[in-house]
Amino acid sequence: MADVAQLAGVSHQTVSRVIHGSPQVRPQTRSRVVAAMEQLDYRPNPVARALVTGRSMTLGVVTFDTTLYGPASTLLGVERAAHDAGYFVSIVSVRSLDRASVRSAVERLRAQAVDAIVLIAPQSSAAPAFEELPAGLPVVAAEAGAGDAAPVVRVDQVAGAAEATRHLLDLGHLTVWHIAGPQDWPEAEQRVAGWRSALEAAGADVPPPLTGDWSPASGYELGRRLARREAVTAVFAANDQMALGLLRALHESGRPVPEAVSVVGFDDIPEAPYLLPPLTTVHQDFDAVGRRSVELLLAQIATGERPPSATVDSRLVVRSSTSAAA
Amino acid sequence: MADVAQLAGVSHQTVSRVIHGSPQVRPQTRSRVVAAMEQLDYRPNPVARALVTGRSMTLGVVTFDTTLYGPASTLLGVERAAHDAGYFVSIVSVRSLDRASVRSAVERLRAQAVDAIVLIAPQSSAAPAFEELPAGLPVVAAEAGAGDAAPVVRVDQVAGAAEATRHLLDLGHLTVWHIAGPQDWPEAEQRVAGWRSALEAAGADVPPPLTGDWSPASGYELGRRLARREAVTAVFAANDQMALGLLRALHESGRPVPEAVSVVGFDDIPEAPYLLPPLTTVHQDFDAVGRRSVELLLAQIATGERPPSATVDSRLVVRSSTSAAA
DNA sequence: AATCGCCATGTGAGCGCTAACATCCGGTGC
DNA sequence: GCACCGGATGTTAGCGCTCACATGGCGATT
Repeated sequence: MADVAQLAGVSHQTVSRVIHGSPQVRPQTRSRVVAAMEQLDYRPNPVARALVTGRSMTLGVVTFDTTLYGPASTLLGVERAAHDAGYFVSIVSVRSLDRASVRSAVERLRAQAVDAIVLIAPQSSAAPAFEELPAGLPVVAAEAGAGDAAPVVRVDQVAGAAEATRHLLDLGHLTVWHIAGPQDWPEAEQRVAGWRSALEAAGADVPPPLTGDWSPASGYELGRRLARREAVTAVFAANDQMALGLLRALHESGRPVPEAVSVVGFDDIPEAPYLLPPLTTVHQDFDAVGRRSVELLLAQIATGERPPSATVDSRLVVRSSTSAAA
Repeated sequence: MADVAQLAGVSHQTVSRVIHGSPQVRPQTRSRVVAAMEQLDYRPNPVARALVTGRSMTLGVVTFDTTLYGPASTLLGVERAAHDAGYFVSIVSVRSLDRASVRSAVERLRAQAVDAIVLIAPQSSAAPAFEELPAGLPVVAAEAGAGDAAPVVRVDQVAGAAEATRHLLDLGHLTVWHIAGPQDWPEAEQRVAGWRSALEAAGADVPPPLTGDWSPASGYELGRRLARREAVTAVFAANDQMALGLLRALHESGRPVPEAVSVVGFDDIPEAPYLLPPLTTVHQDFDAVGRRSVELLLAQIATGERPPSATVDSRLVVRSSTSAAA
């Protein structure tokens, strides 16, 4: 920077002003400085800047398993939004969402002097960690059931599940069975709640939900049980992976989908349109969750006030795994 | 730091020595300093350290689409390995792998003062960008066909494809058809090469490969074409997603898998064991690719020498989509 | 013509840390 | 008893930048 200043015949402060686009610089001076910067291939040192400003222009992301479609997409949304806002993104992945892991991940990020943190923590086991977040550091929980400790951005699971259930009811099915996700996942609970409320609103029976673990294997296992019951004509699976296993179980049991049994999933993974049959499912806009999270964080950085939680809409995508009841 | 020094009755330099575990500190002094650090909840400022050392302890990752299983898993592997080595991970995602995008992503990371970069760039269009990487900054290309501009870490696609093809040949199929990935993906080309060499080594006919775009839709499309040909009894799809579409096309065409046609995929996505039928496929250890990439980078940082490229083994996983020829 | 005020620029300090060198101390050798 | 040594500690000088304030020049105001 000193070299640039010298070459342009100005002080280092003027160079700094040019970098920041300050209006207090004569165009002529500015162009001289710009020329000097180019000639020397000068680029400002962000580390030095961060040292003095105390802001690193970096957002931290704590993520669980970036291999899962949801977290991976959310991460991507966060990165894009951060990028557009001129922020860098630093990630720390944790192997499990227990309190200690989340806490140490946050500590790591804090040590790295990030300006704000997005927690992608879709498990209630992470909730205790939210209670002990460092004060003063803006945090948003994405896809999480965070209690009230931090603002949350999430897809409206209840509405999505209710819409899926209503869709099946509208097709003439007397009731809808549910393969739920693990109980320590708020998303799973909210989907159960949406399913139950739609059933109750329609005056339909509420069969006991079966609980899986999100995996195709569990969907398959529970699907075999459901396939044995003749009365089952409509099933709402809490995610597409379990729906995948369910589809297989129904197929093997000689109960064609959608002729004998209608199936709705949740997530709309990229494979969903190509399953056998193409899966009717609830689309979640994870990218929007990521973007929205960043918006909240930037607002908090700007105003210092804790932003309210936000909800992103879900949308039922009807394909071929559902049809009218016999 | 000054506060800690004062509280412990030493100089800031001694505090620094304690932080670095220098042996030049008396145990008694050390414990006094440690106590002071705890009492004040002191944590070193990494930004200040980076400013003076010139090293940020951060690895940059340029990634294409973190939603895809391969890149997402590789990213995870990188993060874990970096974490274990005490490095932070900063990511920049690019919307497309053209030269300009990759270049600007690298610039961004460089501006952020990362110590090294992993490029997850599985497309040949990224290759030109490799030629103009800043000198002196350690770079490793993961899953890439980078020419010779940077060390590459990748799964041995050729061997994997050959193994898949041999598996089908060994089952008695006269030849094996291939649904290839897009031509500008080195991985796709290498899989074609492996498939071709296995066929030639066995003296089998080499049918013209069909080219898809990795998507289930393209696998479905090409699958419908293959289903019409009675002679087709074995197909090797260049990835599991296309295999998924292929499975659907064969099913709809009344050609049962594996009875009429055997299918092998590539990648071993988490859904593979739960497709109908469970998919025989080539497993890629993306996590290992990520870890290996970090190892090479750390070696380069330590020694200053450019490390050699590395290859990670693939492994055929036989499930139920393949069986002996009729 | 003297005063004011504003725009353009410069100066100095310091962010929190590390590297290099300086200093102090008790113990050793002769 | 004195020079000498090496381990433990302190001192000083930046790293590259921004912030707060100081300065100087010139047109507008009276």
